[in-house]
Amino acid sequence: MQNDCRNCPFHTKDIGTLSENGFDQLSANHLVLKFKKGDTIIKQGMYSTNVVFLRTGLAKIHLAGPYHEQIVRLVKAPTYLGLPTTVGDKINQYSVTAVSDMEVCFIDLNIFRNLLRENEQFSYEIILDLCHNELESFHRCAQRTQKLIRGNMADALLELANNIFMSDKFLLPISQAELANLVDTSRESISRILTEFDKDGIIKINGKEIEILNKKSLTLISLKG
Amino acid sequence: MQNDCRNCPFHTKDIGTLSENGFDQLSANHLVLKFKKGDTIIKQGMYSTNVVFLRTGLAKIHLAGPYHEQIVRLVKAPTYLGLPTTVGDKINQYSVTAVSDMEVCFIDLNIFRNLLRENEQFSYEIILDLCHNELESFHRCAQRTQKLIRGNMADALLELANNIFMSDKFLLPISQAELANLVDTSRESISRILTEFDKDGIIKINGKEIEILNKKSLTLISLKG
DNA sequence: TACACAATGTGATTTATATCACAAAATATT
DNA sequence: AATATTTTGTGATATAAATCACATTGTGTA
Repeated sequence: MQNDCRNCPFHTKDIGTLSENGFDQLSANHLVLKFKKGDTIIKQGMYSTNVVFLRTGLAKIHLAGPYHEQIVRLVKAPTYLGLPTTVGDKINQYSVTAVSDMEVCFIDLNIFRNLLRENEQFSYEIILDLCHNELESFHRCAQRTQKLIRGNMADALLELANNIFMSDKFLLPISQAELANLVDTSRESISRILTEFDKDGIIKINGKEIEILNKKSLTLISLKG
Repeated sequence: MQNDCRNCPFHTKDIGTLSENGFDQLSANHLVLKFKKGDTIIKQGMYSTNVVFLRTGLAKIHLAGPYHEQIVRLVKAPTYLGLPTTVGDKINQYSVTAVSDMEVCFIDLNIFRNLLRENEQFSYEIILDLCHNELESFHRCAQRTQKLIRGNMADALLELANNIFMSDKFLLPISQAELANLVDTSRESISRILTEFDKDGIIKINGKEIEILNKKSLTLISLKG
């Protein structure tokens, strides 16, 4: 047994609903692996029979668009990485790449299905989580397509500060080129807007470090473009 | 008992996995309602404790964006309409409006939860469905933002022909203004592109009727812009 | 049938942002 | 440390598509 999942400090709350037997199954049938920044965790187009769970670290979910790779979102631990891609198809429909060093659990899909089958509350929590994701997708869709780039850029910075790093000062975890594929714009526009925000005193840039000085302004830009 | 759900011809396959008891619960605790084209089935911001299932007809899922209503997708029966919006929050996070006359089942949320709790296979089918939706959102996100409007327009027409009406000849179910909010463009661009497609012999327009004459061209436009 | 209102077609103009081009910094590699 | 490679900053230019403006057609209704 690799680890006893009962004692794992990297839970999402759904795990807490497992039965004793469920915990035993999970403990006996998962693999904890370390990845380095830049490593591929899940590769679009590859066959996979594991549900992937991110214990620690930061990852990007991305997939091939018609012209370039599209980053769908950045996600931080603890979270599932490969639920839809594994549970639905066996062929991964998207890629997941490590944005920081990280630890990941691989859980055999059959075991995971068993857990779902034998643990109603667990199953329900997963449903809640998936519903939540779908709602988020809807909102993102409406926001991204209607806003100007400045607005989407403001969103991205606020998301990083509020939901990823929980701090108004952070190191940009991805390059401007990647940021462009997340915000749906060009690399050049990202650069220009960052300098502009800096000049306007909304943020302070110091190499890769970004500090949000005026969150109100940024929020306003997010709302009004 | 309104209907015996065992005999309902408008199932999705998940329903087939219910136990006898599950069928009895569902049969006793749902309401079948008729709606007319244009009626609101689910209203963003309203409180709701029902899971909504579309038996017959066509609906649009939409929500408020920063500048205008965003249509996220058109859906046709049979399908759930209000899973994420009800199961997650009690406040609806999006609206659903009838695009054709339709019949809808309202299922009490507590009953639905019971069904999930007591029917593992049913629960698993729902999870599969939600995973599938998430994957679709990812792909849509990559496609919509990277393609030119002609490409997105081609997609919309192909979607209507292949997945909604199952025919290359159909009546546009929504106005050009609504189409614009689905394809992420302006009403005028929709009009221009439709005429252009018609002039190029790719489609034939006859009032609200559209016939796809050259699906290959349309597919090519969808891929290459 | 007539009237009002909504939906559509189409030209002219404006605009946000992509693209191109290249210099400057930063980072990695030998 | 020196060189190569990637990343970033910024001006000039091009362009897809929005917006504006208005005519036309379609649809519902009094």
